[in-house]
Amino acid sequence: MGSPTIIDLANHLGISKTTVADALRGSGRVSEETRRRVQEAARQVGYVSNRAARQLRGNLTEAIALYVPPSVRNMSFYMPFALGVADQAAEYDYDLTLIAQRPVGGHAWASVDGVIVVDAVLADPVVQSLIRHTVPLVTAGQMAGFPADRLSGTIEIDYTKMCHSILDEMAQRGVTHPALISPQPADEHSWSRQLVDGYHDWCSTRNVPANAVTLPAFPSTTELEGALLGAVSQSGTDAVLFGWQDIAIRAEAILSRLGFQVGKNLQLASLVSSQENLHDTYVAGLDLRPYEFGQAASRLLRDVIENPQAAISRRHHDAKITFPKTTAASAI
Amino acid sequence: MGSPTIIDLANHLGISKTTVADALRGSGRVSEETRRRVQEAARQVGYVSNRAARQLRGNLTEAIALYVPPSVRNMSFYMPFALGVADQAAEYDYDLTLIAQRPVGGHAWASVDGVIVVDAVLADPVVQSLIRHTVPLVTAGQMAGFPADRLSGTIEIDYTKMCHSILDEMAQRGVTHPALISPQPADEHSWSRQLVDGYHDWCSTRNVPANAVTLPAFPSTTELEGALLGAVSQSGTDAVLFGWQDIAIRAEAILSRLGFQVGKNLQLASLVSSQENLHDTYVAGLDLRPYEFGQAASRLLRDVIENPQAAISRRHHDAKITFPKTTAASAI
DNA sequence: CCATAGTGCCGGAACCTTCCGGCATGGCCT
DNA sequence: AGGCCATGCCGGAAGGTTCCGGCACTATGG
Repeated sequence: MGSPTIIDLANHLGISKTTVADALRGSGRVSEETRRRVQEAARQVGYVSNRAARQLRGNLTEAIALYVPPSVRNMSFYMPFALGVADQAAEYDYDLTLIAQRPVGGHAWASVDGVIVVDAVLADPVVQSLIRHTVPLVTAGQMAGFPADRLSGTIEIDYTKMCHSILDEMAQRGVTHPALISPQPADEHSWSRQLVDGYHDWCSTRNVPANAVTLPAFPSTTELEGALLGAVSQSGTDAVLFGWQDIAIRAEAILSRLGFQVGKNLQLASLVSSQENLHDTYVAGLDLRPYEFGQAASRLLRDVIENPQAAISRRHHDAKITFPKTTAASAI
Repeated sequence: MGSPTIIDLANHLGISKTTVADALRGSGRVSEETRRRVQEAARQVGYVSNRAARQLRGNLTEAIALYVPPSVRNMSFYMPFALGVADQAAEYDYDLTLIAQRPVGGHAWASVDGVIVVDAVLADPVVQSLIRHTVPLVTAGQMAGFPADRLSGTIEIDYTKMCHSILDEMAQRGVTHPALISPQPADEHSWSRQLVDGYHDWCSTRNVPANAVTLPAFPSTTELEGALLGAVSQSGTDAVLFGWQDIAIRAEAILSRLGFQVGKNLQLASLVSSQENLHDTYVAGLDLRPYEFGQAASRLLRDVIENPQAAISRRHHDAKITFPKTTAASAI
């Protein structure tokens, strides 16, 4: 027996199933009176329209999928991103399914209305397999070499702009010679490279000597210390911008061990996946707002699904700058 | 005209849809010869069985859902956990859908075969709403006060055992007086409390004075420094165990600033969501293996779905201990 | 008073799969 | 030869929804 159907409702009210359906979804011609009665009855018995039947009939799935590549698995950025996607999708009555490494039932992603791929590389077999399908596909974060005819939209963070914003902001606070410490770019899509470009760009417009160092993504404390010493040894260096949040926090401790007064004679700033992760340190944050990023990606995909034949749509997501111990904060 | 159906296949082969269906899913009676022909043809045209139709007919959804409460959003633990769930679910041909804060279509989670709730508290409105539904429900991580009749299974990390294991291991390496620094337990399910219990338990069996400090989850550097000084000031303290990974890494730097030789006269260890996150520090890790945890939770739910009337099943997930700079590592 | 349009409601088909019962055919046993 | 079973295949119904076309009835305009 299971949950009540539209037919149960119709029998109960002594009207036809068509009328019930029309009343509930606002289609067809139904008198206001009948509509009210039907809606009331539906609420009473807790009627919920059978999803599978709707899908079967309508030939759509009311679901989107998200692919997070395994390589970025344990970065804290992606969970809030995913939840942002899910929450926004729910707003549109879409479910979010997480794409696994191996296809479900031999061919999982045939059964969604669209796919979001975040920070993946083209070589990823899952990405390859997604490309071969025909559902609308949106990437979050840059993905070099993506075949244009299979891409429906992109949303990314404008690292150049972001870099300029935070460095300008720091300059206004007295910084003259910021250094950059960033992770070695692992693959072709890497934001790390864009960050470095943005930094050099800023340095040249400001006519300041560039001082950029790269490090392995997971440096030992000795390595980190070495890089820090290298960066601050350059004459005049009065600030360091970091590419990852956890490194920045470690650096704060190391630098104060080395005698620097972080926040006073040395300013620190870092990309962060959430302001909270900076704890209560003296590090300025460039909050990437992953949750909102996810929401925006979800909106983009939705727009693409609604309007499939439109041109590829490119959007940007804005980070948010926060300085510690002051109320100064501005969105770029 | 979308993708080919079983009927297209039947027409094409000049046989009945029933035979095609039987051939593909191994039911009914079909000659080996026919089965081969059908399978070959299916592969040729890229036939994929319509999910909605299967669901409608079979009254099941082939999907499970995961709820990650927003409060833990930006801990790096949960993404690998979720991916573990998804990958394992895929193994069983289940999709994983991420539960949003707000119900999809007014009543999302009616359309899954089971739900995993991870580290949530009973008071969470989404949890409340999930409880009201009748799908099998499994919790990962302890959830106090959960109505037993609505719970189908639990999998959690045995913090007491884990605590003993790592402390024993450290003791074998010469540690005699370990201190504990853990986050203030935020809610009733908190692993943090279990960790403290495990620690005290170990201390009393070993007859060692307990030396446990709690800190806010996101302490400032000053707070952290204060706590560290407090902990190591106790006479004989030669090791510190931490409840969160990022704190441990910060602490390493702070402690060496304070003149301690981490890894030599002071040992550090920490719970981590992944070994990788410890970078290459001198901190020993208690890797919670979130990906494998997710897989195990997925397996548990699957077992529960297959066997609904069984008694509540309780399982444990094992962490893995790793010491830096040595090859010594053992699973507990 | 007839033609026309509008309103409120309804039956039936379609979406694609699974599954139950049934129908030939052919072989075996007695 | 007659009964029985196994084999290979098939038709039809069901599952819950949406949507097209249609029917009866009322109101309006000429």
